[in-house]
Amino acid sequence: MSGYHHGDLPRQLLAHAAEMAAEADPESISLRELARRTGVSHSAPVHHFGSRQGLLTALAVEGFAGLHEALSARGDGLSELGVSYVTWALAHPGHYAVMWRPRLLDASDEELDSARRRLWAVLSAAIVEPAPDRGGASAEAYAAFALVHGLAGLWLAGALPRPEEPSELIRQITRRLAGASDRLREQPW
Amino acid sequence: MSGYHHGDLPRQLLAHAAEMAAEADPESISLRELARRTGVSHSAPVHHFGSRQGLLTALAVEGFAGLHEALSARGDGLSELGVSYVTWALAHPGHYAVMWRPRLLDASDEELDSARRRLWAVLSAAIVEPAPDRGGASAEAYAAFALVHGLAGLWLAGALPRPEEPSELIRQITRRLAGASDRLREQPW
DNA sequence: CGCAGAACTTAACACTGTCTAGATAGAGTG
DNA sequence: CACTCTATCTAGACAGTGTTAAGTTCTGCG
Repeated sequence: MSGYHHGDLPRQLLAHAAEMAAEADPESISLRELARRTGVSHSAPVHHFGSRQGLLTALAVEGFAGLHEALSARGDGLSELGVSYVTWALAHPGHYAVMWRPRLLDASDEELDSARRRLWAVLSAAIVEPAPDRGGASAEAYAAFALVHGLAGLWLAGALPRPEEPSELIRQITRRLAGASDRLREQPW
Repeated sequence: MSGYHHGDLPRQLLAHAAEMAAEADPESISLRELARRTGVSHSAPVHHFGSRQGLLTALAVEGFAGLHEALSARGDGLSELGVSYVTWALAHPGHYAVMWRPRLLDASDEELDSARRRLWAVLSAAIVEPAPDRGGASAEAYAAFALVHGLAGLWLAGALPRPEEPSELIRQITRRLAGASDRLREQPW
């Protein structure tokens, strides 16, 4: 307990950063406040992450990996995938708030790129597969992604009231869009 | 041209603020940089808007009014309303980026409240009307709003590639969701 | 043991938002 | 026309921020 060589400072910093982003916006993450919460000097965070942007990028990488893990487990239809997506976002507001805002992130970061790619693979496979007709596939993909992202964003921003147990509502919402596609697969719901 | 009594400083400040928010994020709006661009002292903006939050709130009010005007003109079906919604958002990125983020705004501002209410009235009328069956109405409303907001947000954030003329793609996307509702009204598309 | 390098601290810089006090100009009143 | 009143804007100061540079402390490896 010497002050130097903390052990796993990066992980602790990321955890506190996620907390701070969850409390308000990701822009409210202050490196100095973060250092204060973690009990280190104000420049310890920049030593590990290079800059504020680096910290946010690391947060996004963690987020992409977590969401990828949450989604790749389940494979029961597009609408259920949407439910899992939104549920994860609501459970990890600090991470999610940063993931789809590339202007906040370091575009040259390779970890970010590959983590995002891995998530993309799961999403696009689930979206394109049940709607294999060409032409409509792109619009279908945009619509599905926009729906879940918009729902998560509105709730996380506090722009819409959210029930304390939203999963059933999420299911109804995603089925509005995915119903047609899921039915194409002759999969009963 | 004396420096004092500029004339319509508030309007100019809002215009430049919208520019700055459009260039990056609304969080990148700096009152001092804004003052520099407008050619006034660093505390002129706070005199007019009270604080940074007040400036963003005024920007949101302007945005709600503009979007309200853009939407209340047209009444040809839910999917076309969605097209107009997203088109307006893409044309006014600085305003839109601030409108649905109440944490950035002054919740006690009455102008904000009424401007938002006016837009809500137009939106909910258009969404609820074509889907009058109870129970599904709420999910339908969430889905429609989430779809257009998510689409606008993803494009504005730069998270998804956007064609230079996106209106036809927007139309295809909104029809994915609104098709069923519009068809309920026996309205051909 | 000793030393190379990683982990962390301290100090400084320019920048930010906000507060206070002061200067200026235009409008309304006598 | 003179005079005050008030809104508009400026100037200065303060604490807080991200970043950079230099210094300190520890760990592990030869």
